[in-house]
Amino acid sequence: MAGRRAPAATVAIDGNVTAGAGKAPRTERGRRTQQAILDAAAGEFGERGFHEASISGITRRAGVALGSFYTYFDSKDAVFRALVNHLSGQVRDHVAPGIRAAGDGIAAERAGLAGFLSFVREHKEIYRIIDEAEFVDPDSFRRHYATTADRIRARLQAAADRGELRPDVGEVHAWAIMGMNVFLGLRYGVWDEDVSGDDVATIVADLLRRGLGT
Amino acid sequence: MAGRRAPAATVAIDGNVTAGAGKAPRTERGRRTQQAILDAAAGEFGERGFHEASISGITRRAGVALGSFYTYFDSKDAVFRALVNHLSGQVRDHVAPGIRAAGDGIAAERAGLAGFLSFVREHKEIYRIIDEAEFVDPDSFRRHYATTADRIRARLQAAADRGELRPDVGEVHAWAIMGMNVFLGLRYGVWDEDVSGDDVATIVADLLRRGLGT
Amino acid sequence: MAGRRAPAATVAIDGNVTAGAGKAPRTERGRRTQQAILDAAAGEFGERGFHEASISGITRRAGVALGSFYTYFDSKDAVFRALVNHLSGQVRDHVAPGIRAAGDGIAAERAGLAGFLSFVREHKEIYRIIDEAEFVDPDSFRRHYATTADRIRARLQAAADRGELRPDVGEVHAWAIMGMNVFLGLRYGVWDEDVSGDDVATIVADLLRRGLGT
Amino acid sequence: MAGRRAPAATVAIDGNVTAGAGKAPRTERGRRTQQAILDAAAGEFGERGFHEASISGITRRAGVALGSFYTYFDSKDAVFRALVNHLSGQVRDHVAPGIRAAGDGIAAERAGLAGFLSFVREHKEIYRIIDEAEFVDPDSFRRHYATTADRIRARLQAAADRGELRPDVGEVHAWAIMGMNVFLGLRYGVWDEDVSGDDVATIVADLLRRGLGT
DNA sequence: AATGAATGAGAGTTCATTCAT
DNA sequence: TATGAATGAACTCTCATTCAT
Repeated sequence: MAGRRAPAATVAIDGNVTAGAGKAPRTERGRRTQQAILDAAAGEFGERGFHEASISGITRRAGVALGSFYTYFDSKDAVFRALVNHLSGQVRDHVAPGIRAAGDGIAAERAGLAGFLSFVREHKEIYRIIDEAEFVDPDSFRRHYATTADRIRARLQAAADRGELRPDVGEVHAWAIMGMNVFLGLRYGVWDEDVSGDDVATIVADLLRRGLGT
Repeated sequence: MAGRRAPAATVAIDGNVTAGAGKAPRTERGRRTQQAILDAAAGEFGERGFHEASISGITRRAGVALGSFYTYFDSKDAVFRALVNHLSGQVRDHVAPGIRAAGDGIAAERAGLAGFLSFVREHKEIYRIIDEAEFVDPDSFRRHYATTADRIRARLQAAADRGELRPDVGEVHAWAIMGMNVFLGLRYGVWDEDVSGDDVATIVADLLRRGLGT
Repeated sequence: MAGRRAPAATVAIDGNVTAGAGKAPRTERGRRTQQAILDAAAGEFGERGFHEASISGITRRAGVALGSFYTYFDSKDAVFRALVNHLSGQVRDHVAPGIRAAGDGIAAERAGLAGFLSFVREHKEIYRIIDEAEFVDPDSFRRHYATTADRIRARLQAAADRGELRPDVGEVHAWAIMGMNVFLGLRYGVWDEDVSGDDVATIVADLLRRGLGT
Repeated sequence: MAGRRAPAATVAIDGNVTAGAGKAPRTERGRRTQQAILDAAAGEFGERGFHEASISGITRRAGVALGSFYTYFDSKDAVFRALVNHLSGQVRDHVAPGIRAAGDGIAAERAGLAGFLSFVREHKEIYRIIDEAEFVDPDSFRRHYATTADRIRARLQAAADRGELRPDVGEVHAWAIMGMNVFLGLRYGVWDEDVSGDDVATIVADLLRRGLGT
């Protein structure tokens, strides 16, 4: 994790990323080109937004010819979709370890928010891309948040089962927590960093402990 | 639910709406035309999104000629901006009475959420328009949420001063509450109505009362 | 003629001006409105050029409503034509007295150039309007220069008949002289005034006296 | 006269033409397309004038798709500018050899006018294009005539130094000669050919020899 | 006569996508 | 696989002109 500072997310070359969206390259050289395009797309979409972004902008950043784009992706929408799906997983991957390491149910949510804030601060573009998916690729957008909410719900449930939280925790609580996180990420991660992520997380954890604790 | 079904938001004919955004019509007939265009724009943007929307689509809906659009608005961006600013106020106007009528601090937030949910269910297009402003007119978007958060913060503060809430309530709490509301609005207002707005509000109010009460 | 300083030419209300081009007003009030529009058109065309100029720009300058334009002129081309024809006469009117007062044939041409230069310096817009007629209203343009050349030719002829000039002066000489005048007007009248009109006229008169004298 | 009749000027394929104005093509095929567009533009502008000309008219003439225009030029203004600058040089290139081959100072000016007249008769469109630049691209227009005048002035100067002309020849004479040439070109080149170019040149050379000779 | 709203044809320009090399 | 030229639908915006009041 040291040395982090990629101007845009580096999208790992794993089967998941482009599965169903990108066209599978057949050679090693092809894999590198596809990767370059994907990275360039993350930068372009993050900086300019979906509609301002252009395929030629992407290929220029990637250092490949315009036509090469269509060797690896079917359309502008397709790269965007591939990107959103991957970044969506990336956010979770970044946040998961902290959550797992946490002590109890509230500590887990605290870690989740703290991890999210730190991630957002590092990758403001990613935040924007996922948000814009609401208008470009609503399915991915919905899936991303539905999945995230469900994970939260499952954690709350488990904590309740362990007796750490009130037994009536449910889906509404999960969406409420996710909404809090997202807007706090926007306010204290993307827009301004005038309050430390830790302080924000502490305040919220306190609210949740009283509100949901047994 | 009965009898409701306005295809698009009706944008009130008050001086504030287009002040600074549209070009002031000089006759009564002009005012009606401008109004028709504004209403049509709300429908078009709401259904198709900013980029899919077209000026010709707007004027077709409004039943006026293409050129008439430019008699009253400078550009596609300009109508959108005018719309966002107005709708932003409209949301608040819809929600305010319930909040004012509420008993204590928590009851006010409960009313806020309940009002927001009912508004969102009636005007799904408006929700989408304001959200898309993040990408089309970031200033309006930011202003909308900053203003909303600040109102919540002020209410919490006042309630704390009255001894109804813990004295340390602040901006972070306000953004957290707003985020909850927005995502609950998306999940239980726009996407699905499988839980009643009242039930959602009750659950959240309970969380807040324990979490922030004295 | 005293108090000259109109930002644009004042187009006199005489029958000639709008004959065939403008619609005859029936009332005194109408005549004033038509006049205002004509003056405004001179300013607008002079400053912005025919294609950049707009009817609404003209009526705005004239302080009348857009529709009123068509009460007095049939089209954008029509005002332009009316203007060119009038200005064309105006140039000649300005220059004629000096020419008449001159002693011999060369002196007359000297006076013609000097008068033209002083007129051009006062009315740079007019120069531009007449020039642009080449592309907007070629007939007027051609007629203007054909008429001007013919007057020069007639004067040269008369001077030759009086024995002041070589007997073979003709149309080619007339066009040559007119071309000199026009370009000297552009260079030393419109673009720059680094040489006095009198000096320019002296140099040219000297050239002509040697070149065409007996 | 035999075999001539190019419908539009052929704009030579040299690096200078589009340098700085058009976008450099990267392949041979691209170069041919750009050339076709440039030639077509000369025809379209020449026949219809800048404002009546349309990009689609240009691409139709060139036999390429509308979008291809923008592969090689940034805008309608940009082609026009490229064209004017090139044609400006072309006029000079056409006239220069005759001037160089001439005997003395007057003979050079005679050759200049004769060459100009023959050029104008062959390329009436070019004449119009350069003239219209006064309103579309004033800088190029001014540069064209300033350069031309300065060349004349330099030639006069040199001839005076050689003792062929009066020692006081200068800039005013140069502009006068250029103006004569331009208007004689218009009258006896573009509009009518009722007097041979040679006769016109002879008359003018005679005028100049007497007027400026020692 | 005067006003200003309404009209709509038409233009320039963009850019995702296809295709020939 | 890579290249970049070619395509053309689609869109926003302008403005001369007409029309209702």
